[in-house]
Amino acid sequence: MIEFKKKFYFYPVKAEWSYMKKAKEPKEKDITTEGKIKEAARTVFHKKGYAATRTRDIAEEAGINLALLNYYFRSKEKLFHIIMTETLSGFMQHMVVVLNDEKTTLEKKVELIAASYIDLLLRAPEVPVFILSEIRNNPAILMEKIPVKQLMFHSVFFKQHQKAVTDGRIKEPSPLHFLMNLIGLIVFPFVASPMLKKIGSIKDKDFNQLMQERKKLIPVWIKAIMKANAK
Amino acid sequence: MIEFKKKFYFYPVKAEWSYMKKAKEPKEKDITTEGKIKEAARTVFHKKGYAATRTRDIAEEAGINLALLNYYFRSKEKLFHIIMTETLSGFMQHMVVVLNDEKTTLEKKVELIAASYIDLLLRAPEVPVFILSEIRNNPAILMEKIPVKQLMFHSVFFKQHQKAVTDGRIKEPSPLHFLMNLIGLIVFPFVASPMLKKIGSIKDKDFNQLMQERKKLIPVWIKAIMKANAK
DNA sequence: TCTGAATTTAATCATTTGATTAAAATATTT
DNA sequence: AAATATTTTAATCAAATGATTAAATTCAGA
Repeated sequence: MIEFKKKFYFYPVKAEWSYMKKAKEPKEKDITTEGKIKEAARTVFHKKGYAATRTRDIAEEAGINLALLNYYFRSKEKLFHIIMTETLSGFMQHMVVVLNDEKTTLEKKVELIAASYIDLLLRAPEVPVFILSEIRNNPAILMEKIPVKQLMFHSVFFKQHQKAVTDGRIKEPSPLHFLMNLIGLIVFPFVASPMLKKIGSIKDKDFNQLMQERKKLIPVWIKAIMKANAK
Repeated sequence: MIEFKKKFYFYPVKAEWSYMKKAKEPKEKDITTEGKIKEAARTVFHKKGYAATRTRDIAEEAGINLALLNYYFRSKEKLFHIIMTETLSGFMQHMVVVLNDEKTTLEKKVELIAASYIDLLLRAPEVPVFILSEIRNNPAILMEKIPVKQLMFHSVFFKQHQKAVTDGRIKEPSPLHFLMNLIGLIVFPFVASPMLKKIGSIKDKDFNQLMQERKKLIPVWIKAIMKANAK
């Protein structure tokens, strides 16, 4: 902390530094320099990942001088941390809200999650690979920020699932299989889309069409899976 | 090409340079220096990806001098290319063979693929994220090496799927949905495993257990999906 | 064992890259 | 308008990193 002061005493004092700020919602059409840098960082980090990203890439994408990036965000790492936190929480938020809704049934939750996530992913298709590959390099990122564990096991979803199992409406008792299947069916096409587009020679428009179909199909498939009996 | 000669005229002439060699199967317990470097490169690249990997990391992992790496493989990029090619073809091979078997039914193919891929992934769980994140940075890698497209659309699997659709045994006509579902159900838990292990506080042993269960469950679920009707 | 080829090493280079500095330009306040 | 604070720039630094060189060592065959 002393080092902090020593290192930056020559900088002007500002009420609220970017790297101290709480993450805030990105959709404010921020045209301040700081906002431009953050948007550029989001774009480049999401596309290339932390290690392959050069701070110069971000500066160029933002149309600013490289020094400005360090002026506003102190370091590549701090800037990345902000982007990662926002990306992760943005991605989890939907899920957690839906999973904890008291009013909706399990079946309805599946419909809501499928539709809202597919829409979300169509807008930001690079996000899943970004998250998964960055977590590989630093699994601690997760723990650090999000208390997903209790949100999951104390969720309304979890209780509804247990109930459905005891009622016999779901044959496979593990909620983890259920979640893996649901999220997998939703997310996997997006992480595999570069392969799909090559292998299946799918154009972007066709891919979108397929994903639109899956909004309806996944809930149907999940219901079929629920009833399926392995024995 | 002239530059090539000029740059390396001082190197001893060798019959077959590593970077010229065809990819060969990795399981030969290669204890030559060249083999050690390749094994180390595979380990480090798979774990950290191209951009985050330092050639010094590979050298250290292999227990050799950094210069040796360049002596045997010319450059980081060439070494990476070898690893990527081997990894990709190793990953596709299983699939292509099974999909083109004349003797097995569609249902049997699903069982075979689920079981063999889950076993494969339990041995090399980092491979899917490695492939997917590297393809993101360079989608051309795929095209370059593997003629998957025709292998897919002229496969026995593809014809069997079409037949099953016209026979009414499969409700959703798109073979792409079928493949996305199958591969997604198999692969997704592995790419998401760091999250699962945090969120679900799953130990490695529990994860293995879950994956063993999925060998049996996925074929059952896929059959249920086949019968499920959206209308 | 001798000789040339193959392998390995230590030292070093050149470039890239994240970060910093000090000064210039711009905006804000008095 | 003058003074002060904030933002932006160009120049530069230091460390990291991929690559190269030349010399030393080991190995294979005559």
